[in-house]
Amino acid sequence: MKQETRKDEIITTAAKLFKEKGYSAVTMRDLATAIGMKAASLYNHINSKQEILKAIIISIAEEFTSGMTEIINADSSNITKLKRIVDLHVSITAKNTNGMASLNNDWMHLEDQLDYYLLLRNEYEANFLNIIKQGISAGEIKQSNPEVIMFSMLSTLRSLYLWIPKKEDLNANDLAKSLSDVLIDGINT
Amino acid sequence: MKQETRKDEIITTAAKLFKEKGYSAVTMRDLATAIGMKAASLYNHINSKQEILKAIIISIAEEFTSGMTEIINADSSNITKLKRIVDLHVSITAKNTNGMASLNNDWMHLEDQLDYYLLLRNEYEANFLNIIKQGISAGEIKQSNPEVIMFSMLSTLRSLYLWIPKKEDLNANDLAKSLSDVLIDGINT
DNA sequence: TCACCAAACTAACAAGCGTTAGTTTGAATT
DNA sequence: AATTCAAACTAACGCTTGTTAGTTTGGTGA
Repeated sequence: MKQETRKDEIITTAAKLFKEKGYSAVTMRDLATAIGMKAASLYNHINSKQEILKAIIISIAEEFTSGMTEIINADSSNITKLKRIVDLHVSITAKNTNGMASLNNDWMHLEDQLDYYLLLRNEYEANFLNIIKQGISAGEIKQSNPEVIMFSMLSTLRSLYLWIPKKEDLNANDLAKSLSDVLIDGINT
Repeated sequence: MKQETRKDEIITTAAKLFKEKGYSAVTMRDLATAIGMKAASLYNHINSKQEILKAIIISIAEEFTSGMTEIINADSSNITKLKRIVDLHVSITAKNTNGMASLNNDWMHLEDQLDYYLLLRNEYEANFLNIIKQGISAGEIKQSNPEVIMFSMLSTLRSLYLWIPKKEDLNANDLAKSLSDVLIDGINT
């Protein structure tokens, strides 16, 4: 029953502009013009520019946290868990590419919520790393530096927001499958 | 015989600040304070804020272009070429992590040099993709989507600037080796 | 028909922006 | 001791920033 409100439109449009130029380079006048109103009118719907950034980033960060919680509690192999992490990133990013850009590039401009964001991110990375380490112990994953593995996977997954929009032909499932192949099985014949 | 001039110090310090907050969020007063002078004094050494950004980004972009030219002209297997691309990224990034952050995150704020930057980047990616495609044709590389492979490698390599500074213990050669292993051979046992 | 109110508007604010003009300083050269 | 000059300074500029105050508008329910 929830419909697209004006506030939602402001946040969605802001995310698009933040993706193109970054939070600091987008002015409230830019945002208002993109929507078709005057800057002062935005304040009938939102309290501050900062609140918009928070609305974009925190909800996505929490989505990642709850997704990760499901994965670590599942009874599956560590390789399967990694593949589910790939799915998680693909599906969240496909749903909101512009928001993912802000999460990746503008998190440092969070004010009140910065510590909370960093907490969620650190927990996420610790869980990710644990899965890799357990996979190595269990002999499912090649004996190599677990941090290099996580770094490599996470870098790719965090860049998805740049890539998904230009490859609309590829649907989310196919993309997740290709990515898992490349990230987990490597490219060597 | 070339020594660190004041101009170099401004550019180096700017790169560090740009990495932390992005080009738009760093003011000339921030930059001056970080160096220990007043904002107006910066203009004894540089002509504009924009000129600083250009000095940071364009020189690195040209380094990548010349590195890539060497690689594609070499008489080696495509897998070897990919490994040399990994080396290229690791060595350029290790030499100037802050500059790499600007190149990755602030290129869109280039004004006069934006088209030139995009030209170099497009050529670079086209060359990269060609190596992968030739590797697949030659049977050196697994039959899979070449763009997914490039995307995955390039995402990781572009994120190195975030990672190298926290892993000083790992030297550039070891890092390049680990990365090549993970990116090319995969993680599966 | 009229009162109401969300949501637009105009106008303006103080603060901060990149940059310029003109001045002072202090070390090196004559 | 006097001259020079790069490189710092102070002061200020015109403009843009996020935001607030107060007003107008146009549709909805009584």
